[in-house]
Amino acid sequence: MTSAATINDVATMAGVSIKTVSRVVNREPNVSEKTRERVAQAIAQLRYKPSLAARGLAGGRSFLIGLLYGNASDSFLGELQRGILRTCRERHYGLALFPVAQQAPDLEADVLEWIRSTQPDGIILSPPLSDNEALVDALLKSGIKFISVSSAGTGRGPSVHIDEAAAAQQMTRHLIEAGHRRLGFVKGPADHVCSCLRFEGFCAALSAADIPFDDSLIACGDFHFDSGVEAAEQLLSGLNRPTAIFASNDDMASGVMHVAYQKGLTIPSDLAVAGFDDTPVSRQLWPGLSTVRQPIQSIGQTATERLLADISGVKNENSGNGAEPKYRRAESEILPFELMLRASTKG
Amino acid sequence: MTSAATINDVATMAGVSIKTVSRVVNREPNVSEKTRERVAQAIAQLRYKPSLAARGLAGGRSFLIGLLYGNASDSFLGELQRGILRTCRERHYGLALFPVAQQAPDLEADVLEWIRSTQPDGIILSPPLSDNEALVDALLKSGIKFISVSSAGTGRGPSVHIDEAAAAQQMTRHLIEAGHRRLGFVKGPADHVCSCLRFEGFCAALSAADIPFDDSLIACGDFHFDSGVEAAEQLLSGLNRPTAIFASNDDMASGVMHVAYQKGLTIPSDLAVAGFDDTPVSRQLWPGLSTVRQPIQSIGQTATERLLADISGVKNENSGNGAEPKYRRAESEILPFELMLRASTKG
DNA sequence: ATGATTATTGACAGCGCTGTCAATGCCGGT
DNA sequence: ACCGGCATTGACAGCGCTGTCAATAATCAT
Repeated sequence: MTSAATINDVATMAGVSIKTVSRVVNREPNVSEKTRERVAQAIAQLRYKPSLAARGLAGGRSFLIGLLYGNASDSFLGELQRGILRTCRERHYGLALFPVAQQAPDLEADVLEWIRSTQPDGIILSPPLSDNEALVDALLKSGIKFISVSSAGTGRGPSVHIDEAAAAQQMTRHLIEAGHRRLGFVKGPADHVCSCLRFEGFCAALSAADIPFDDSLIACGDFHFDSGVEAAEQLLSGLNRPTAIFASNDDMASGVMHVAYQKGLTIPSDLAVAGFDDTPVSRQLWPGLSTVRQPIQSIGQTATERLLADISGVKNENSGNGAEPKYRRAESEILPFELMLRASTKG
Repeated sequence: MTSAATINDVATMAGVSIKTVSRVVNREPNVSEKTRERVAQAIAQLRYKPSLAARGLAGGRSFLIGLLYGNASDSFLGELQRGILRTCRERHYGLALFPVAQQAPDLEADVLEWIRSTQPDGIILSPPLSDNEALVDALLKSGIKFISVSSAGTGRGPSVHIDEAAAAQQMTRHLIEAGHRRLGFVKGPADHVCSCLRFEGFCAALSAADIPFDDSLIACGDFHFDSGVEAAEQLLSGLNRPTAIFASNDDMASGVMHVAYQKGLTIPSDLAVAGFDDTPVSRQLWPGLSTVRQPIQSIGQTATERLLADISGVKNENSGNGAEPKYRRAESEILPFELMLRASTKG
């Protein structure tokens, strides 16, 4: 049996040189279809996996991509990692995690230091880090390739995300169509771009339905359960309480539901509740929470693919003229969302 | 300014061979104090950081530890990763993730291949992989260091976990003390050792309280929400329904609560519900779910520390006699759990 | 058919480091 | 002074892979 299949074994088996195997592994051009096929077969048969260390040493790359994240929720991170890892695995890349303390004063320095020591070939930025201008600036200046997920960020640098505003607007319209006129909204933290977009979508739906905006129906939260509780206590304490509350994420929505129960309200007949993110908890709550589903796994996958393309693009790029390297386009890719309508809004 | 200071630069600067620099970097013996000092200074001055890739290639070590996991829940993995990363970071180790398809027929081969290509210096096994005898055997035979978390596994190989049986027993006792006599139980998947232990704890508490065991009050699940729903439908459909249900994890407990609501039962007055794991959802449910909290982060941290100790232990170990290498002790460390009593059992 | 291109392939030299082993310097004992 | 023995050091050969570049095969224009 022996555990080690090296590039040599593959080359021997396929009857080619190791360099050709290397070409196949790296998807390089100029390999005939026939040869590629033969090599691919040998690779599969020997279950050959290239050694990251050797590739890194020889190629000057680390074959590592870094994932930077703050205090995002576990389910978000889990899904995201799944998506990223799927692409990483098929492209033989490794993933290096870097959880940062968002509130660290020298966040950029921390990140830069980590980049220097880990040497990832590219970086994926998860929210809210993608919204941190100083960080994005530092990254841009350092020249490292990066991409933001699930947030358009400040517009500089590429990203993969959904149309948050449209999603929020659509969910709000759903509420309005169910007959609600007094709609409460729980905002997310102000420094998240997506918080703002979700709020904008909410407002847009309101004005589209000619419902006047009522400031007393807006509360602020920080995306955590407890803040949802506080927000709901505020929104539901007045006499003229809303008949529906749209919280800008599921955790806060579950907080709203908690308070509703405490106050003896029945969901959805006394109060409809909607969330955002389709975290697992939204199914587990009673009644099931209507929410917006982002394809987080696909987002991670797509972002990784684009990042890797960007990385390998560099190689073929500098072969051309000696002109100034053109500034990388800050293209962003928008993936579709989906409304998950459950019992919490079915009134 | 140039970015890269290699071992050569350091060697030149210190006026020694690169091998000596290597010795200093690796804290190897047999370097005179004077030389060591000189080299250390050069290293500091040049801000030299050894290349992980090169060290890995040449030395067979990677300064990476691997985390193997199956379809564990995101919150579990998130917590675990946090704990592991904390230790990793301070010891300058990296973390490589390897999500495996549990049902893959050639799981061991997959894992071995991954080990070969990634070359982690040690591996952390999260449940239920730690319970997979074939896998543990393969790992044992391959000689790689590993440690299981949150599961005693099959008893071979070290592990860090809580006393699952005692925890389940204590939670059951809590239910009994609240006056319940007809206690339902939702088992986890049979191939998880911890499922069995939790069930054993439940049974032990029953017999300690002289409550006869009633097979019709036991249902089987697979740790997922839907299976909790099914189990509850089964348990709550009979005439003589239980007054309390203890599900062996939180997700299934939330399924039980769902069914209870559907049937118009009030929790906890009509039915008390308890879970296991203290996942975030247990707080968010209404009413709050009583559950058992494992210190997952600490488990991850402790496991990593022990794994690293084990790894560095090897180097100094084989310097001794030429006798047979003694079989590594399968020491396991038991961390304390905590009962989180919330409203779902407060009758 | 012939030379000119272009596509395909392989030989070879490292990447930065560590393991091995031989070389050197230094100690005490006689 | 001479020798064994140990502490210290360096020369050298890779680790498994990629980049470079030259060699060969295939294709095209004339």
